Amino acid sequence: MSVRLLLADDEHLIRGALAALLALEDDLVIVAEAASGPEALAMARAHAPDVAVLDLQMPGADGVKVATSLRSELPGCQVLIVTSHGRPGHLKRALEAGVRGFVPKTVSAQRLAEIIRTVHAGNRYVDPELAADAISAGDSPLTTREAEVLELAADGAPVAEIAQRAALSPGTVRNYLSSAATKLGAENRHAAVRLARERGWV
Amino acid sequence: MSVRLLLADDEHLIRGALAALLALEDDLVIVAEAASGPEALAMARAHAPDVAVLDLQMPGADGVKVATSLRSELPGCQVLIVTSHGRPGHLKRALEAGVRGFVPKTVSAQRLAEIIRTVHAGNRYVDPELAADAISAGDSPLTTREAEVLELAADGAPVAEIAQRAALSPGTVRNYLSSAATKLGAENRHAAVRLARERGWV
DNA sequence: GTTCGCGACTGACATTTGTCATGTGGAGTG
DNA sequence: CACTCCACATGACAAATGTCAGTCGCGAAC
Repeated sequence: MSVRLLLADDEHLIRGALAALLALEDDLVIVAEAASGPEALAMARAHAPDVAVLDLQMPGADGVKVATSLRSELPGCQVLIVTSHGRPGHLKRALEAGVRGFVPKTVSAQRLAEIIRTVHAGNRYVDPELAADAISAGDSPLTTREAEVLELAADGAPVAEIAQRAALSPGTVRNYLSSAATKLGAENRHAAVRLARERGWV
Repeated sequence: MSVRLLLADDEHLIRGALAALLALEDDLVIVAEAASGPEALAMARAHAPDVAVLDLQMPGADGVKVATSLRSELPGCQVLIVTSHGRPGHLKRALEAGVRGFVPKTVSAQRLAEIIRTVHAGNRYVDPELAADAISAGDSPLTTREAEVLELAADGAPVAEIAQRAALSPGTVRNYLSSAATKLGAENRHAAVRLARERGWV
């Protein structure tokens, strides 16, 4: 009884290589491949795989978004997320989206195959190191608005512009920015943006 | 007569998968693998490969830095850079460092194998799309100091700190930042940093 | 060999920020 | 009901930042 897989990653080289390696395992069979979020969704609908192995960063819709859609459309399909940059916040979001596994690309193919089986069996698997990071990073201390404003500040826009886009008074924006920076222990809002990004809080 | 390869990528999964795929080609043989810049250098010294396939982003020293060192230490070893995010400026830097090939990870393994042979034969290969981007992005309009200061400003440090680290007066720093922002068409230095990053000018 | 353009560099000034004190009203909890 | 937390707002002051006008030295152009 083999496990039917969907493989999604925008990097052809990696997807192909991965497909080849996983195909070597007798009990794993790749039924579909995709290079973007929407494509992954379409492929999943068409082939109803047992396990979907998704890259976190893909054009169109990221792995977590795809996982959310899959959850409702194909409840029988388990999702395993693979990523290069393991930001703590992403792991949390992924878990909330019903993802069953979360691993960095630093694991070996052998190990990945085992994890696919684990996930297929209905168990969860989260990389221990990422889990430790996520726990030590904790939850985001930012309130909804703070995070919202911080996000608008992400591309270096001046306060006035942020205020307009958020339909807030400039003073309020400054306050949110200031309190967000304080909570994150950052010197200024730009450093705060960086930190929040690193921790996956934006 | 087979081509002896060094494979360097910090993502074990990808490196392993790639190794397996390239090993399928009769004329390619992987003599060494590395997971970081320094390790790649050490491996190259120990095994003197014909072609070094390097990931652009690696811990320790990036692909371009490794290529530079390799150039002088092992002139017979051709360098091929593989990358996920093809920023125009990186291509330029890579070429200046004597790299013979530059491809995105979106190519297929089959294609990569061909490119490895091309590079081994002494020819150059640059992905056409990346080349087009690099040409359309053009050269950096920033002067040496402007780029230098902009880089120091990258993590959101206040002007005073940048001034110290660059051994400049705060006023001068502000001017460089200001002129850099103007040249890049940015509202402020933070947006400028983002733009310069995107174009690979920092 | 003077003129011109340009990059390195500086200080002064106006604007944009970060910070703080303070206030209102609503939602949730004990 | 009192208490707390959050969203939202204002005004004022200090610090950081952006902008400008201008100096100096150097290599290229004429």
